Amino acid sequence: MVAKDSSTEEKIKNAARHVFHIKGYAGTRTRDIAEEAGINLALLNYYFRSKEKLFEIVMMETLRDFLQSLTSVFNDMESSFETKLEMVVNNYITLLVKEPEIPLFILSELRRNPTHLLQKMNVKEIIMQSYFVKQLLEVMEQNKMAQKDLLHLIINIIGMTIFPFVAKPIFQSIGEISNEQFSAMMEERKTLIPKWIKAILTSK
Amino acid sequence: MVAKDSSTEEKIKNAARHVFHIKGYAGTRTRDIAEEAGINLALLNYYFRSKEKLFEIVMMETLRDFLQSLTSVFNDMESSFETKLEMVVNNYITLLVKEPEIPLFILSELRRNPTHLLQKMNVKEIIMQSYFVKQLLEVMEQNKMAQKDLLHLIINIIGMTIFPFVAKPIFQSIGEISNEQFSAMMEERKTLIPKWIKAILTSK
DNA sequence: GCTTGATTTAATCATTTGATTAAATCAAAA
DNA sequence: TTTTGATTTAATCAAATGATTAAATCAAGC
Repeated sequence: MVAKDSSTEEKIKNAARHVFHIKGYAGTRTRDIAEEAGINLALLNYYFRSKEKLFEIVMMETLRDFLQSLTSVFNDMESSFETKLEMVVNNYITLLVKEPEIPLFILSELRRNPTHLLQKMNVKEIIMQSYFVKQLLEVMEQNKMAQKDLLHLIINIIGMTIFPFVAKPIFQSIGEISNEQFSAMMEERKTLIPKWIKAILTSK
Repeated sequence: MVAKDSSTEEKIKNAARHVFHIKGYAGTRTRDIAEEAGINLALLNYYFRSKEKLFEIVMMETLRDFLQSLTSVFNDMESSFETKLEMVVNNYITLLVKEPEIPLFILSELRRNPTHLLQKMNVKEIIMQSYFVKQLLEVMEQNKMAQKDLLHLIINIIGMTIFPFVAKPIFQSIGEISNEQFSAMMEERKTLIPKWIKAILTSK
């Protein structure tokens, strides 16, 4: 018996994850995945039956990993709002510096597929009923901000954190920004984003 | 002679723009485009020679439209920094409320294609040597912000404006956000984003 | 009405690509 | 060594898809 990570099944799944993340569902050929995994096309179908099935697995696992950065922090009753904000931003940037293709992959593929995968995953409840949002609403109240701005704020937090990864190909195409420079910039944002959000909250 | 807009060539191009924007290059079949345009597949190739050529035209025109929102504002010598900021945000949101698929389309396709289309379009120079950035740097100096934060600020402006459109499919998939509600929210952001940016600039 | 060139179509081709099959290989147990 | 089941491969199939071709249709000018 071979170790889990190097088992053929795992090798194929990792290759699929890699190729799907970069090329998307439509742009990926099963032969690409087989080659990346160092195996034959038939074997891929032997293990996963079809491109579609393999994709679903990759998609589910990617979403799970991605949501993990939220759920692991959001409902801690001990930590302050500020701490949670720092931790969420930290978690996401750390994850995405390692796998920068994830956001564009998720956004593109969820768009293509009108399946209600996200509804099934209860993302809205995870966010809106979290202790984090409760604390955020308190801070907003203290600063006399309108409740309807809650959505704006959440978008800003997520956007400031994730958008740079979505636009990364653009930066690299436009300017002389290396992977290292980009990662360094994202490290800076770990502390900058919470500051900016606080500035927004206490302004007006 | 038929009017330009309803000419067959234009009909095909519009159909191509629509389908490519939604499904991307790999996900689009030339037959989809032909059907959308209400014409036959052969005619498409008669006019545009190949899927690739047709795509290039769509991509170029989409990028041109998109950059127009920047260039039309950036080098006006009369308007203040605040005014320019408002106008850029306004232009983008107005354009993207009409065509919300553009950002995800551009981001996905530029990623797929290592062509240096953007370099050719001189985007970096358009931005960095613009009068807008000069004014932005002055404001940063007044508020004793480090110059290296310029990139962060530009990302924040663009991100706050564009990210909601990129994530729109998610919102609609997660929650009960209608197209109208989304558009209304983006209208609010036309005035909110400049405020937030100012809050960030004057904080710390 | 006829001619001519532009426009449009149906039919077909060649390649790509997802999937299957039957056979070969290999490793472990008897 | 032989047997047995799991793993792997080469070969092939069928459908999808980009592209071409030759013929039909149509509109304008004579």
